[in-house]
Amino acid sequence: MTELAPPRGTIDLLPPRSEAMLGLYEAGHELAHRYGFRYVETPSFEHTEVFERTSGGTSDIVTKEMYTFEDKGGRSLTLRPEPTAPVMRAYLAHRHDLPTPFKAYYVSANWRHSRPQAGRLREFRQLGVEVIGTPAPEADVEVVAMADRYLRDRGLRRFALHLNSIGDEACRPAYREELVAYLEGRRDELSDEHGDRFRENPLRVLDCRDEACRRVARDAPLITERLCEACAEHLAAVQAGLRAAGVAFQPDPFLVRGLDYYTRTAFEFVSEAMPAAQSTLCGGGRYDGLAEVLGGAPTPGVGFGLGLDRVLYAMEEEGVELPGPRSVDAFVVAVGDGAILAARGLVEDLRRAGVAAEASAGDRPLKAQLRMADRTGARFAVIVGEREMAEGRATVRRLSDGSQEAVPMEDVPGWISGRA
RNA sequence: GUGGCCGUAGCUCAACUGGCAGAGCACCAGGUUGUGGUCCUGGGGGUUGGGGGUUCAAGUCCCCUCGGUCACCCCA
Repeated sequence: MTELAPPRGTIDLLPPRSEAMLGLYEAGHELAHRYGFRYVETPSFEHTEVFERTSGGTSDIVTKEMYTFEDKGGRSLTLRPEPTAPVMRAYLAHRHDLPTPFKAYYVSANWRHSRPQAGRLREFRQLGVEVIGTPAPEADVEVVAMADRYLRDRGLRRFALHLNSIGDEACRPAYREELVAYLEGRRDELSDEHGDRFRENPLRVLDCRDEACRRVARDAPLITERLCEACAEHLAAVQAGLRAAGVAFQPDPFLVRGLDYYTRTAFEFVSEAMPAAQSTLCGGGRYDGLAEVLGGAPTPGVGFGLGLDRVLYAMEEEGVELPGPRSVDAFVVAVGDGAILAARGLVEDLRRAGVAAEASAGDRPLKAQLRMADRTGARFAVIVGEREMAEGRATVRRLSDGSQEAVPMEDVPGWISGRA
């Protein structure tokens, strides 16, 4: 049993859950198209430096969560722990062939070696978008609006959008100093493990759930009151745009982001239906500093990552109807060995005519075959036996009510496609 | 990576203070000769996550390990 189980933190997605996930993928493709995003794929692994440089050397991702390995040429490679840096890398490598701004989206897996729990996997699937090449607040609005639309269209209601700005190089350093000074003054109120953290990243104290941290954070200077002119205007424009777009949000001056390359806009969609530790359905923001860290020309960008495993989990928690399996229209049943080939010909005719059809192997009793037909959810069972072959007409049975009629073999595909 | 709780059939669970591993659902087959979803009858399924220990005897107690889960860290 253990040896057949998938590796820790990974899951086998099987029907019907796999089909629900497929529905999430398809909805993502459809919506991204509706918002004018273009599909991209980047490699599942990158040179390790791509993530080391962009995520920040002290970040959790780099220090303990990366799946890093050496290839046979001695290169250090890492399984993509987050998608934004690779997409930016790819953009910088090919920007002369791409439109500006470049609106990219992807549906792909990421890998992080953290301790797994429900909604927190080592291999997890994400729908993400990036608008690269424009600092305009409209881009931020577009990105946030699409994430909101995606979650709402899935039927989710119990979530909130938290929005903040974390400033930029013009105003964040001064704010950071002020915050550090403030925290130093109240250092003794924080426990050791939490108190030490602000040296690494003082902003982190603000969104900490620890009781003492929250008390200290409550009176801390707020970034939103220290933003430079440009950042303040940007934030105001994003908020105005969201209101115009009909997207409800909640200003949250305590929201910060973990990765170093974020600037200005930061946002999170948080589910109220899930345990706190896995409640972030979608996170994103602006990363105007990322391109330079990668060694490229200054290139602004904004995007989000939306956790599909968590969305599926949240849908289950909220009791929302999941995308279901698409059942076939017809299930062909062969009665007796003599009918197996006729049934085979018929099922292929149906498929050629565009009808989703299945046939049983014909090696089981009629009763069992009809049971199979029932379980596939097919609308019609097409019965082919010696009688039918003698008459040249198949028995088409409507599974919803058991009514049935004889249809000439060659007319069956047309008969069913006309009713499917 | 740190800590708590949990691990019995495919699923949900039962088995008094150690004493022969069970039920429901699901699955399969029958209920006469070609008709599913209801009903009745029967059947297959388990190294009680794995390994070691204590004991006459371990699903039950102890240790290790694997996995799940919750919290922390962090985030999707």
